[in-house]
Amino acid sequence: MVQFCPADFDASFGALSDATRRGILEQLGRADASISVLAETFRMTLTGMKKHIGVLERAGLVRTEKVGRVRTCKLGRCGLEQEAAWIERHRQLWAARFDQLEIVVEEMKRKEKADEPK
Amino acid sequence: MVQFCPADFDASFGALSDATRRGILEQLGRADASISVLAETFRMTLTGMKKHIGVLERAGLVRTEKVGRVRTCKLGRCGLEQEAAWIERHRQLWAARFDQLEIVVEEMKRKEKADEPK
DNA sequence: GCTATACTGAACCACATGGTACAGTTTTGT
DNA sequence: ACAAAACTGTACCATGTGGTTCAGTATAGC
Repeated sequence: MVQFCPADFDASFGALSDATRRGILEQLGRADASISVLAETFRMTLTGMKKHIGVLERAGLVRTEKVGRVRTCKLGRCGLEQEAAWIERHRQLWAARFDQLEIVVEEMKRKEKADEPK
Repeated sequence: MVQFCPADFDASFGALSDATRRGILEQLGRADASISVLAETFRMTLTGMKKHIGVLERAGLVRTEKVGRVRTCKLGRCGLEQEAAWIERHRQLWAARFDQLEIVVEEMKRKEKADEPK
């Protein structure tokens, strides 16, 4: 069950930072597709689409297979799990920081009340 | 409770695609810091660090406040929630696709078995 | 065998990125 | 008043990005 997913965050987050590429992932989530179909869907040259697929492939988010003259693109094997984990870990840091902040705010309120004239 | 977080995925995923910036977030998760402290930590000029902070700020992941000559950087208000949601949604698409794949594999195995000579 | 399809590779373009240096400006401390 | 600290802005550089065109190559269908 151990999968070999190096999780290059530079590559994967970089790949996700483009709307077209997020669209491609969405598309491939519904059905596999060839380069030409994707190029047509996103109104782009074959060469342009090929580059996007290259970026997604290097990030491990998409894998492709060429049969005859058609290269079929599918979702990658181990997509987004490590990325989700990274984000989740940091959301916890975030939350912790704001809990601290709330304590400070609480302190300030108490102090304010204590300073209030009767 | 409604927070105004436009969630520009281009900006936020783009910001996360750099190791230095992920490091800055990690750092700010532990404690607020000034530009100069961050610059020193990541062995970089003030100008360079200022740019990274600019990127993180535009992505809404960091907010800063200048008091006197010191600009203090903190984690942003609504960090990573929408990004986590996007990824989670797509992890489900991923899973669905592989369930389908498993069905196909299942079919193939049954067919193979049926074609087996007695 | 010929033609259309589907991709591939190279070259180019405008612009963004990650970094630098250097010359300010505003505050702080003495 | 002056110097040092902490930023800010501009300019520069090499490289990467998102796209294009154009000229191939390989395969499919007649």
